[in-house]
Amino acid sequence: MIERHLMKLRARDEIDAEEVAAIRAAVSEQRRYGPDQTIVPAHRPVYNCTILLTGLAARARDLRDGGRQLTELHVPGDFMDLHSFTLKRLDQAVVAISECVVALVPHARVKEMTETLPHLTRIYWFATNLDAAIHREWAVSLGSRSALEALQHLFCELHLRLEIVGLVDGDGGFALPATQTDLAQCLGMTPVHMNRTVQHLRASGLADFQGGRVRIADINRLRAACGFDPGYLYLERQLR
Amino acid sequence: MIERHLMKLRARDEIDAEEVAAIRAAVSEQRRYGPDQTIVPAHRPVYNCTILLTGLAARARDLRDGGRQLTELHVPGDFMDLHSFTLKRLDQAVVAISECVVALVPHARVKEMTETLPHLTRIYWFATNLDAAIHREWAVSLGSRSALEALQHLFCELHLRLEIVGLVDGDGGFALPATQTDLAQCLGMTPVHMNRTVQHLRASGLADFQGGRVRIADINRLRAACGFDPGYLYLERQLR
DNA sequence: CGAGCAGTTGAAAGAGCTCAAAACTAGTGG
DNA sequence: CCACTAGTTTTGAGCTCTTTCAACTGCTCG
Repeated sequence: MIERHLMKLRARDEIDAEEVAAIRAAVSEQRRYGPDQTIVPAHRPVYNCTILLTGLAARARDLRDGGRQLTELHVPGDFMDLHSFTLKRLDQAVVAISECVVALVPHARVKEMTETLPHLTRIYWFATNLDAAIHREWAVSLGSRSALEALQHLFCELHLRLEIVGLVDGDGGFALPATQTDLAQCLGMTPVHMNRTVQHLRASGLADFQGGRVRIADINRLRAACGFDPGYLYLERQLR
Repeated sequence: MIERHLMKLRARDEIDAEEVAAIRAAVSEQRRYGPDQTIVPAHRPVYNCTILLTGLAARARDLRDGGRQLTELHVPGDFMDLHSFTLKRLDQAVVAISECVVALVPHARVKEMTETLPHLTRIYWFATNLDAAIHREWAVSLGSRSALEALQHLFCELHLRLEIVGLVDGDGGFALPATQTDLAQCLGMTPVHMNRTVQHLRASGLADFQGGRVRIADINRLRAACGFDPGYLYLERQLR
C-alpha cells in the first residue's frame, strides 16, 4: 500500500526494518477523493498527514480574482502535507487533480517518531526540505524561464519523480491526469497560452502532452532544451 | 549575539532554558562577508549551518544566460541554510546582498540535538517548513501577481519578518540594503522594469524604496493593495 | 441530443523586455 | 576641494511575449 512511499524514501537513504515497521504502523486509514476535491483545506487545524497512494494532487492557493496558483504537484508516494506536522495548519490547500487515493498518518504517530526514531525523523525532515527545493526550482521557472522552457522543465521533473516510484513506462512516457488549465495554474500562465505552448512543444518533436499522458521523444534533448539539472531532486542515497 | 535568532523562534514557540543553552553552545565561530560574496556555495558538501546575525542575504540560483533568480531574502536571525543539515549539499547558493555577519553551527551539533532534544528538533524542522511557506508565497507573486503587487507584497513580508526581530523603526520603515537590481532578481523581472515599478509605488504614496530604506506610509493600505495575508508567516505561538 | 468541459483558434491590447544612453551618487585619489 | 570612476538609478522607444475576449470544435455523459 505504501510501497511507492518506501521507494521514494529508499531512493535517498537507507531505512531499516524497525523504521519500515514504524511507518506501516503509523498509517491509520485510507480515503478516496474525486478531481477538484479538497484533500486538506488551508487555514484550519490539521491532525493528520496524508500520503498520496494513487492519482495526482497539488498544493493550491486561491487568488483574489478567482484563479489559483498551484505550487507543487504531488505524485504517488509523496507525503503531501508532512509539513502540517510542524506548521499545525496549512497556508495552502492540498487538492486532488485526478481521482486520488490517500493514506492518513495521525500527527500523534509522527510525534512519537520524533521522540523515539531520530534517524527516521531526519529522513522525514529531509522530505519536507526536498519539497522546499522543488518550490525553489519552480520559482526559477516562474520568474526566469519562458513558457516553453518552464513546461519542458516541469515534464523533466515529473519524469524523474515518477521514475523512482516506478510510474514511467518503458518508452519513457507517463500518465499525467491533468488538464492544460491545471498545468497553466502551475506555471502562472493562462490556459490559452498553455495551449499554445503545448502545441509549440508538440511541434518541436521533443515531447507531447495529450489525453492525460506525457510522451517524451528524447529525455536528454528535452533536458538540454530547458537546462534541466536534476540536482535539486537529491537522487542520491546518503545517510541523513 | 544570537538574540535575534531567539526572538524569531520565540515568536512561534516557547523555548526553555535547556534549549537556549543548547543553541548557544552549538555556535562555533563567526564570519564576515562583503556584498556579492558567496556565503555557502551550491552543489558542494556542507558541514555547517549558518545563522545571519546582521545584514541582508539571499538564496540565489545562477541562470544559463548569466542572470540569477533569488528565491528567498534572509534577515538577521534567520538560519539561512538549516536545510543543508538534511540535504547535505545545497541546490542554491546563499549569497550576501549587503555586508553580512554570520555565526556557524556545525552539523554535528544539530545532529546531537536531533538525538537528545526532540522538541527543539521540531522547532527547527518547523523553521525550514516556514522557509518553504515563504517559497510558496513567492511562487504566487512570481506566477500570479503584477509587478507592482509583487513588490508591495515583498515589502509587507519583510516588514513583518523584520518587526519580530526588532528591526523596524518607530515610523514603520526599515533598512533594506539592496539594489533595485537585487529586488528585480527576487521578483523575476528586469532592473529597468523594477525601476519603473518602484517609481509607480512611490507615486502611489503607499510606500517608497530609496537609499537602501523602505518607508511605508500606511501598512494596512499597503497590505490591502496587494492582498497580503500574513498567515503564511505563522506568527502564532504554538507548541510544536 | 443537449449540456458541459477540454481543447483550439483569431485578433487586439497590455505588461514587461531589450537596447541604448543619460543622470545621479558615492567613494577615490590627486 | 575637485576631478574621476564605477555603480546605481532613470529615461526613451520599439519590440515580444503573454493576456484578454470571444467564438468554435470535439468529446463525453446523462
